[in-house]
Amino acid sequence: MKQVTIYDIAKEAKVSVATVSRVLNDTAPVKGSTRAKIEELIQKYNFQPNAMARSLLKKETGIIGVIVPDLTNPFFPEVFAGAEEEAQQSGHTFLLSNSIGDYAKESEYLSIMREKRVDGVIFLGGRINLKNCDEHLVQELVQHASVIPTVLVNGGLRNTNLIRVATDESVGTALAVRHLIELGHTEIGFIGGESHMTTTSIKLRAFRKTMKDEGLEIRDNWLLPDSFSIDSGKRQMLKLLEMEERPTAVFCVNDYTAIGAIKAATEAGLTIPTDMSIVGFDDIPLAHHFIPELTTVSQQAHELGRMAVQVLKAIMKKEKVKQLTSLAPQLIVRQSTGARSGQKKVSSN
Amino acid sequence: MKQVTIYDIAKEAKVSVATVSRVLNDTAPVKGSTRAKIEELIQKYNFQPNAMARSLLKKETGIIGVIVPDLTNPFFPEVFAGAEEEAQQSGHTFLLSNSIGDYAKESEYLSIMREKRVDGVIFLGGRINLKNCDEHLVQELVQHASVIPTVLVNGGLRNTNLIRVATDESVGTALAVRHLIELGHTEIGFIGGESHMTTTSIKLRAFRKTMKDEGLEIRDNWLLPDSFSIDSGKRQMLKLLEMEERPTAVFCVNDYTAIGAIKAATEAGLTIPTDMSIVGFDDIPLAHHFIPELTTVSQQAHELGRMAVQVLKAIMKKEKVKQLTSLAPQLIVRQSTGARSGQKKVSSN
DNA sequence: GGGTTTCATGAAAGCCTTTACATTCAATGA
DNA sequence: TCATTGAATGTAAAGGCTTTCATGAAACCC
Repeated sequence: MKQVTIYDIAKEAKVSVATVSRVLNDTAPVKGSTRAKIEELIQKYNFQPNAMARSLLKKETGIIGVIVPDLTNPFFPEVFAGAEEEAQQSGHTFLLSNSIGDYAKESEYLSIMREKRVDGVIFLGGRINLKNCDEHLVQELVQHASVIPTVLVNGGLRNTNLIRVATDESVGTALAVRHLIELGHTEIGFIGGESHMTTTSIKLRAFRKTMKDEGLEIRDNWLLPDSFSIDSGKRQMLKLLEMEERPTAVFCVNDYTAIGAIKAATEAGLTIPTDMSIVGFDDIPLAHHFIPELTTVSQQAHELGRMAVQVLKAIMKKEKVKQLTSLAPQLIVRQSTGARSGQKKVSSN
Repeated sequence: MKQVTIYDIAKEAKVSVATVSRVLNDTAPVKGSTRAKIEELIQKYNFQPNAMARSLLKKETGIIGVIVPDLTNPFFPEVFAGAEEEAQQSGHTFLLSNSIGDYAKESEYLSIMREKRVDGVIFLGGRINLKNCDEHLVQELVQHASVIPTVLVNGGLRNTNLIRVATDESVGTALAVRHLIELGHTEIGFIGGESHMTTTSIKLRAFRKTMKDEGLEIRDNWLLPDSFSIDSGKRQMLKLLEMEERPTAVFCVNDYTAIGAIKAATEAGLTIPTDMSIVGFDDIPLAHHFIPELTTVSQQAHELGRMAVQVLKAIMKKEKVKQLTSLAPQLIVRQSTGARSGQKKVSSN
């Protein structure tokens, strides 16, 4: 069934396409009777102007491209929801791609998005390496950003000045580690995160710094990066449990690994937090419902998404934007952390 | 910075745009030296042909529109991932929208997708009512489907013959309920699901039928639809716990409500499954990691997504497709269900 | 009542590709 | 040697819209 065009409408209404366009966009006065006639026909044929043709002319598509590492991790849908909320007001829609941390795919998607002339791109999730980074992708991204407004969310790139919106993960990590220390823990481990990812290296660095600042020893064999999945949390906790000496508390790079760690520890017969304290990061919706409820660092995922779109829109309007918009994380104390056993809880006031 | 066009390339290479187009699409032989020259220029300017212009001509965009009720429920990202996998092969990308079960939004998104001339639409998640349905949306959807290839995933619509891909939720529900019965339970409740949604009504009907077939009594005040969130599971479990008589087992419409139910029961001092058995639906990744691990019905979310795209592609190619592609669900027995207390477990062989 | 606005509309160019058709030129075959 | 073929390339239309410019008609002012 052939799509009806503005010409068909114009013809049947015995007016020119210009007039139809005018009622469509309400861009100039049209006589009441003419307008009525045209509107009736639009209704009749259920006519929808071809966005392709319009975009071709206006050089804007109303589409924002989003590249996400793993939609399966609840943190990202949350960010996406925030982004969507903000985008709605301006009528933007999202072209979404899951890169699963695969550089080739990220590259490919970036390319598709340029072809499709999206109005802007949001690159989510710290999948951009700080070091060891794939030079090719980086260059591509930088070059790309010079053509299409781009914002990085929770990802950074040394030596580039790409616009970013990010949680201050350093502060968040410090918050979590200090919380453990205040509970009396001195032997603390670190679990999860691919070590060449921005987010991991930021957290690891902050972890080290906080420990050092507090005068605590860092045991290298308790530093166990892996990936961001639940299973990786399990895996590394298992490793920890096999050691002769093990920490009394663990910082996990995200809630998924924290859940995995708790699961493994529980299965091994430990009670959380009595036998071991575990803190996560992100505050995914489930953190609050897991048993035990997760102590974690909230990233305000929703807000992060909103901000990303807000900043992106600003760039599109050629407004001046800060290179980095930083969101403050917040420690959420729940049930998975407790005083170091054999030691009474340090009061916090 | 003005985007470079095929004209710019042609001009600098001293050939016509047709020739450039030919090397771009490899659609006709081009002399080696000419090709080299053109390719060099494409490289130099990092030229990407404008997909908009191409689509306008070819009448296909390579975009599939996806409408999801709630991306925040882990089931949907899983489906999406499957869809993406299948779409990748044919180079399709996704325009994703979260409707949050809001009819106005669904309608709006549908409209946007038509404007954007997506090649097809996947409508996810049983948000289409069987009864009490918003006539307007239904008509719109049906009409829409006559213009753009459309597939409904886990949603049905009485009196329409829209193409569907769905888990057999009736069978799944029966599987779960029979499992409870085999464990010795005779007093079984039903929690969650908005009652005007397809998925809820299918499950509720199957629940009733199975109970009846097995000669068990259905207590209306143990039938507690609500929504699909964790909180709704909590809420309804709380209600159940306040009753004088309460069931010994509960079927939940999805894993999220099951998790909520378990949480509430646990907080109230019950032990799952000793004091109460709870079964979910979906088998989200977390089901396997929750404590206790969730007994649930697997929907093969990933496969569902793949199938949806497969069927959609078939429709696009004008191939004949079945009106309903049904996927078999599978009962996954884990830790949240057990023999009715005070009664020994019924052996299953 | 003639000049100036304002309103309502039309004609046509332009956005960037692809592609059907036309053209040129060299090689092939009888 | 001349017609035929095939390769390499060019020309121009089409795809569906927006928008500038132009025009005619009606309304306004003094």
